[in-house]
Formats: sequence, structure tokens, C-alpha cells
Amino acid sequence: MTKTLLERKIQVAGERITPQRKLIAAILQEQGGHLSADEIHRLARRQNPRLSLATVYRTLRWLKVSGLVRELRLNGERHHYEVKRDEGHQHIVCLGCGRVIEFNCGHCANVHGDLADQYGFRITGVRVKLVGYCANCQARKHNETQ
Amino acid sequence: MTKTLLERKIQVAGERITPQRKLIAAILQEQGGHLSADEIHRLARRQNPRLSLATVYRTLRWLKVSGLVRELRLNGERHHYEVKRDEGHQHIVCLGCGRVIEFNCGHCANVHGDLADQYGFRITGVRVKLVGYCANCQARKHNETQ
DNA sequence: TTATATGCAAACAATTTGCATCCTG
DNA sequence: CAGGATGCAAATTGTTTGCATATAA
Repeated sequence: MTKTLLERKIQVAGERITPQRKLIAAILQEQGGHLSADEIHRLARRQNPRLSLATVYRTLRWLKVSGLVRELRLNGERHHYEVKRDEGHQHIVCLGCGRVIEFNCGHCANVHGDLADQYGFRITGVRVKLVGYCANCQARKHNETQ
Repeated sequence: MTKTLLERKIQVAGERITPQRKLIAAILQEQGGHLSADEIHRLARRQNPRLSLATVYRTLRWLKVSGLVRELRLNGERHHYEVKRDEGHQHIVCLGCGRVIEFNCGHCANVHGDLADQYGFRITGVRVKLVGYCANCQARKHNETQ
């Protein structure tokens, strides 16, 4: 039985547990996906209409610095946030519809090692982002061009 | 003898060639590196002090949509721009000093193929970003912790 | 009780845009 | 000469911050 995001956070640092933080953590955890601050805010407001966007950002930073949440720049201008789980999963972003899917990159581990030696770098993170068009969008594009 | 960025751009679309565009293209090409709009602006002003940041952004977009320049988000908030050359070169960013070095990712081509089949995606781009600490910064960090 | 978290509004930084003017083709 | 390009300033967008108030521990 895996711990909730919040339980892990509490474990890490004995900080205050507020309804707002509970709510945001729950949303991140349940939705799983790659939510923007704004999307989280919209969802959270359904349960607490007074919750401010500032609090969303503050909570995300709080979760981020403690290493429980990852901040990604998948497309466009805004950040997206996801609960950290397995390392090594990466993202494919559809340029047509914005959909993001995850995949596991078997090759990434290799890249790690190759470079450490070559440049004397100590690698702490690998981000692989593929962009392209999903099956749907390929079809749609094809039709539009007719 | 390879063509200048601007010559390629003219070839692509018969658009207007202005001193500002010439200057910005030259800077991108000569500096090679990963310049932010602001850095380009600063450099360009040494030769044309009236050149506006807005024009830098407009020119970068113009070069980007024609596929001659790549827009990257390497670290922090701002975009960085580089002239497109070989596909397949990727970036390592030092979290200590911000230095960016490039490397060629032999594994990337494989990733391409693997996924096309698996998800029906047509992959158009692969971005691999490694973050970590360069040799210098590892040393420095070590000293500070003493 | 008391420090920490929140909400709100204002501040910021990066980027974009409206518009009058300029200049390339 | 005409329409696209520029400069400037104002607008937008995403994110952060200051401060008075509310609240978890």
C-alpha cells in the first residue's frame, strides 16, 4: 500500500498540513497526468472556491523543492507538474492536440554513463522529450489537406 | 562553402531583407551558441543601438517558423535560440554554472524507431536534455561543503 | 499562543501586439 | 509607391511577492 503524496511530504519535513495543501496534493496524485498550475487551480476550486492561484504555486514549489513533484516544460509557455515516481519515464508530446503520453526509455540509462566519463559531468537528470503527431492528428491533418 | 543563415532564408521565402534581420542572423550564426533574445539584443545593439527587442523577437519567430532556428528551453525562464544544423546533437546543462555543452546522442535514433510503431506516433523531433554538474562545479561544491 | 500559511492585489519578467512611421523591393 | 518591417509603448501571460489576516500545531 503506497503512501500518499502528503504522507511522504510530512515524513520529509514536519511542516504544516493545511486543507489547501491536502487538496492540491490529492489532485496531483489522483489526476496523475501533467497538470499546469492553472489546471490544478481550476480543479481545486471546485472543492474550495476561495483557494488562490498563489497558494497553488507556493504549494507546488514546496512539493518541488522536497523532490516529490517534478516540474516540466512540455510545450507552450506554462509549466506542468507531475508526481515523481519511477525515474526513467519520458514524454511524447503531440504537436497537434497537445496530448502527452509517457514511455520508458531503455536507452536513457546508457546515455548517462557514456557522458559521465566523456565530459566529467555528474549527471543528475535526463529529460527526453519527443514531439510529433499522434495517430489521430496524422489522420486529421491528412483530411484537412485534401 | 556553406550558405549563410540569411541566404538560406531568402531561398526559402522571398521575404524582405533588412539590416536588422541581417544583423540578427549574423549574430546567431557567428556566436553559434545558445543565445537568449536578450543576449542577441545586447550584442546587436553594439552595431545598431536603435534596434528594438521586439524586432529581435519578431525575427527569431520568423527564422523559427521557417525552420532555420531552434527554440530551446534549457534552464530558467527564458528561451534560447540556436541555428539548426545537424539533427541529433543534444544538450547537457550544468546546474551550477549554467554552462551548456553539446553532445551527439547515438541512442536517439533508436528511440525514434521504437516508438513510432509502438504508439502510432510520427516523431518529428527528439530533445534530450541532461542536467548535472560539470567538473568545475563538482570541485567547487566540494570545497564549499568543507 | 505563535509562527506559518493564506488570500488578495500589486509587482515582475519574458514575450507579444497596436499603431504611426519608415524603407525594401 | 505600396505593403511589409521597425520602434516604441502599452498589453498579455505566467509566476512571484508584500502584507494584513487567519489558522494549524
